[in-house]
Amino acid sequence: MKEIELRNVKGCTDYSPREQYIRNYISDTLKKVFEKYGFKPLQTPILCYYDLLALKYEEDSEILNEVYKVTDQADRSLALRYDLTVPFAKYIAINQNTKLPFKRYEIGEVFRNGPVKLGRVREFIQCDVDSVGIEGQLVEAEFVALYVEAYNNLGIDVVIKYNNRKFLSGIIIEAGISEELVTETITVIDKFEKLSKPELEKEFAKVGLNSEQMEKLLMYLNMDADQLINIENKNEILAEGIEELNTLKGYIENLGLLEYVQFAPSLARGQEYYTGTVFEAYVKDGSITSSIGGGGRYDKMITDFINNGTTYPAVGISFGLNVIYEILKNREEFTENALTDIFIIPMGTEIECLKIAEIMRKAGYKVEVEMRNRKMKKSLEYANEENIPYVFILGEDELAKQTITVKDMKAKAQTQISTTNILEEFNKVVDNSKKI
RNA sequence: GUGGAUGUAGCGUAGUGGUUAACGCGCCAGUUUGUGGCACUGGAGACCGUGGGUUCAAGUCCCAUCUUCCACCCCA
Repeated sequence: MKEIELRNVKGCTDYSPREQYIRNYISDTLKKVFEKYGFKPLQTPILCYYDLLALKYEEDSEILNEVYKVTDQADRSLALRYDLTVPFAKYIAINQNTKLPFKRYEIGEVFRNGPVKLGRVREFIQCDVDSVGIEGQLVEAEFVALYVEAYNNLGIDVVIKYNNRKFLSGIIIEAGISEELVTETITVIDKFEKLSKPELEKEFAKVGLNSEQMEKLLMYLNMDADQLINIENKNEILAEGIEELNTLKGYIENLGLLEYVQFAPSLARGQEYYTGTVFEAYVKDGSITSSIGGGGRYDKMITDFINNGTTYPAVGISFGLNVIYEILKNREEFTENALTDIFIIPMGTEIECLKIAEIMRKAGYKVEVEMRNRKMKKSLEYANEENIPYVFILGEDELAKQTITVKDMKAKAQTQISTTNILEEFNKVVDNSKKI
């Protein structure tokens, strides 16, 4: 065999059992919430035609530079998907008989050949929930409820910041900024919270705004929700945006979720395709500054993608699995928990132990059996290290008496229980140790 | 992509031109043979990222290359 250096491709990671356990916990928790809200699982291929991914973007756009291109044996030009939204749109396009509204979720790997840094890798998991076919703010309100419940189930206190792209476009026009500069201006507005005022003005100047325009814009950005309603002589798009913001706020209030949300007039999100409400979720205590989830309404993207005359209004949000992992990983419940419930040590009684293991497994316990005939000391050390709470020991003595020794590792206590009704007896032991 | 830093046992580090490269954690074995966390004793493990160069002598200096990390850009 040729000698090669053993390492992972840049930006790709191995996840150890402990790490993957937590990651699975996160995606399992999310899945349950998604399904509770009526979203159905949809699975799409990772490998797809390059042209499909390129369809949505211009030839030399940044995102296309980050697409991994591959070829098959017939030299077809393929690519690894870089998000879950395009495959979703493709699915709708192929299955045009899909009944609307259509609600799906997908948790899967995507790939981006971009810079690697803390919290940014090249192979990562996206958790997307999308609803297509519904206009108005009801979907948005339900997504807020979903966000709150999902993060709540993960034990994370969250604040959902929201804004509206029509509102943003509206105030930009109101400030007298020309139409062509809207997108670029929004990109700068997105940095509002991060930059100081002089830095911000420098960025605005770069886009081409004069000081009068800047001032007007900043005035709007510093308003709160109540002040906005009272703006007079607003242009059509601004009026629409404010109307939507108000409707959404009303729904959120009615649902009793007002304490979880916060209107953020400078929130824009990077993606160009958002057309209405946008969301971003943050940890309440601010211990993590980057967002832990985000999304919004994109009424045009699928419509333009399919281009068959039907409109496909859509809202989607996603959860940052990686950053959620960073929040959870140091919690005691994950560092101290046992991946195995019972460890069985045979003393020349391997087959009998396997039988007992099967009984315990059928009852739902996670059971491991020592199979390398290691010394008792070694076996116990292993169980101790793995935080396995109970160890069974089966030797000739026990076998003769039709019993098994049960060791409570935490309490450092052991008893012998009968093997004829082992489940019942073991449950008694567990109950007893709980009392203490 | 541009700029800056980095690389020494599994991990974290020491070692700024001179014997056999050091320490902590981890690992393995043992402290009387069916009983864990502690302690003690012993042991294995490094072509010092890779390739070239300078020198009597290189982990140490020089060059190249790769890796990883940080900033800018962009984003999940």
